[in-house]
Amino acid sequence: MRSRRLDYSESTRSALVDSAVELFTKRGYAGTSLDEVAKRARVTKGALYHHFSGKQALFEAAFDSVESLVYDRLEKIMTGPGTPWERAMGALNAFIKSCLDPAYQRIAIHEAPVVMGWERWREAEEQCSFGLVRAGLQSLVDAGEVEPVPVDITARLLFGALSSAATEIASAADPKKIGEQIEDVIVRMLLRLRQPGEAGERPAAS
Amino acid sequence: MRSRRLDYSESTRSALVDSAVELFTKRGYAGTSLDEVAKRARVTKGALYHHFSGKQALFEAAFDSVESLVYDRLEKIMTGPGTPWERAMGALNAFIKSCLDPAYQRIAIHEAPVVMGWERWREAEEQCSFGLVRAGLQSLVDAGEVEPVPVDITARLLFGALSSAATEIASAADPKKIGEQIEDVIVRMLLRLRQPGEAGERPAAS
DNA sequence: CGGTGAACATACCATGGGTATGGAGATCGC
DNA sequence: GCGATCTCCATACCCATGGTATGTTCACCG
Repeated sequence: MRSRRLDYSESTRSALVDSAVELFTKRGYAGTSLDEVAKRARVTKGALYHHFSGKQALFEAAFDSVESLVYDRLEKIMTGPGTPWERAMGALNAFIKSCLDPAYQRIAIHEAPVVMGWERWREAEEQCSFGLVRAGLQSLVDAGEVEPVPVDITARLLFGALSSAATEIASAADPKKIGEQIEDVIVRMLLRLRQPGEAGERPAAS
Repeated sequence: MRSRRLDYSESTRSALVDSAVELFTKRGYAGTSLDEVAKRARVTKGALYHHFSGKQALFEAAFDSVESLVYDRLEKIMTGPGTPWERAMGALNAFIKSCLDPAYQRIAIHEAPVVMGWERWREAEEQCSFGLVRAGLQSLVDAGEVEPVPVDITARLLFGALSSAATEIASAADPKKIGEQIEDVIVRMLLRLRQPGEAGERPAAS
């Protein structure tokens, strides 16, 4: 087999991260050995420890990898065209779709708080997908689209509900159908919070 | 007559479970060694493996232990006096209070899905606290207190939101205050679902 | 009262995270 | 153009820990 050492370091690193994402998704953090991760990336544990300080650091790299995918998608929608309401609905839909990705679900939602520790996970999420959920809710309140709920707490509850729903969706017999049902329930919940455009917005139904 | 030996055995087992609950809560599943659990219970690993088939089984015993405490509390409220709405509000309050228990939070809510596997966790929760949340919501719908939302999905979302809120509460500087705020947001959410007593109920504000 | 099995203790094994060391090739100073 | 140095990675090893295999005590039963 062609010596991996001739390739660039960066390629090795990303190969390790990709391998980690795959195995962590399939067998979980505890069930994945570093030798296995290295082997799948066609290197040895020595290379792994050259790029990462340990198993936890590797996990965090995998976390960043899957998280950034979702973040980019949501960020594009949130800064895109449309009213705050429309963008929020679009982002909601995109988030639920993202939750169908097993990697995002297992790594970012389920195992990350346990592996990284809740404190650190929260810190990371604050600037990732949760941050966007929260920002979206904030913009709805600012625009006068919904009643002035306590944004911090409501966002936390909403994110928790969505994360929980994620697993429900993914493990359902018909994920797409359940996903639509969940989206429907959430939207209806949000609609109850909606108030007639006091801020001059037209409450156009999306 | 009940053998004295059986008493000792049972006592040893519960000591192991108590020890496990304590250590799993403090250092998590991965960070707790079986030798440590055994040592704290003043036995050796041999005794542990006599009573439990392995680390996972021990964890599940710890899970049952903390879960049953919460279940008993909620179950008493749900089958107690008052209107469905009052009982639901009481149970909601009790659940949030239960989430302040670090053992319940870390073992039953956070680590259990990862350690036991989500499938098995869901199965267990179905007949525990989640089952009661769901039953409570169902009774509200049946009594015509709230609009006929899809109970299954809404319960899942609600439980997810509450579980997520649990950590938020416990790690807050002022858990009691945050807990009240969260309860307030949830109650207001539920109030929006409420409809005037079509089923002959008087919508008495609790 | 000898046998049997439950309730442990002790000694051991194997896996896997982490470390220490070595070496091949690129790069840089001169 | 050539040794020094550094990056990048391989190899060999350590050791903590989950799990197992076996030994030992003691209550109970026939």
